Amino acid sequence: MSEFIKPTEAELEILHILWSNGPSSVRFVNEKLCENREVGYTTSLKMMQVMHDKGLLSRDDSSRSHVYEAIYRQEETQQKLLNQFVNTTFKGSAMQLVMQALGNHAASNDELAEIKALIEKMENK
Amino acid sequence: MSEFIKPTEAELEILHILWSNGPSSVRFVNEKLCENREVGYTTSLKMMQVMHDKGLLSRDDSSRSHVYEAIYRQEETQQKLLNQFVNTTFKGSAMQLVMQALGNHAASNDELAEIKALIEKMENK
DNA sequence: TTAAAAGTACGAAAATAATCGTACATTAAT
DNA sequence: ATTAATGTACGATTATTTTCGTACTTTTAA
Repeated sequence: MSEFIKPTEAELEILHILWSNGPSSVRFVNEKLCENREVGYTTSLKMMQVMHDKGLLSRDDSSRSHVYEAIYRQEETQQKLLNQFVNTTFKGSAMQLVMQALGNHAASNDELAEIKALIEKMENK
Repeated sequence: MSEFIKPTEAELEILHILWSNGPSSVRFVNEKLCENREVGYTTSLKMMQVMHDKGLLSRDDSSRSHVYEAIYRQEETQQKLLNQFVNTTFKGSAMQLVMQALGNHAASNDELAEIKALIEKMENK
């Protein structure tokens, strides 16, 4: 039973950068982070070192500038965070969450059709 | 612009108890918490005092045993937490969240029908 | 009427998360 | 060859969250 290591909010920001851009150096990640807010270089470095220790990132240190990569896929991580969120905030009622999410975010007809298709598929099994 | 005070996970547990049971004493909340895990009485007390300071709970201290109550309604709080969660974990894509939530939690036909009804209503406007 | 029980107040410790400074090593440019 | 630039390592600090001990007060029951 491999234990799910819940990334913190700051760690999640780094994961998003790695998921979008693939394996990256600390320098690159730090620059991306700085597009939103001031982050010291060594802060990003330490952060990623901690994430490596936690088993969230793998590291290629064959060249001087180490290259980090997310170990777990985006969908997998989001799924687990979603489960936790449903449990803590919605007491396990995923349907309640879906209704609220649907009701409060504008959706295009295409998107709605997509959801309807998914529902049909679920009904037929 | 009233600022949203994000309750922590432990605070959320207390909020759920107050939402379900209405205004309650520290003793009552502590006993509910202890149904899941060991929590010292003064821990619950301090927690609720902090939440009162933060503006999450109101307090009636007219009798010796103070009675606390959630200031914000459950739906309102869940909505705001959901928005934050969508932004941090799903980069703002509520549809992606809905699809994942639907795809990974079993739903009864009644529930699916309910969602379909909501979608129809959204399409017609 | 006094001792136990039940309550609040509040400082502080423990745990976790986030930030950064400083030391030191390697590479690149002058 | 020196110096500036760029990199890692890592201890320490700050902030936040969670937990609890101790002091003190009020109520209740023996």
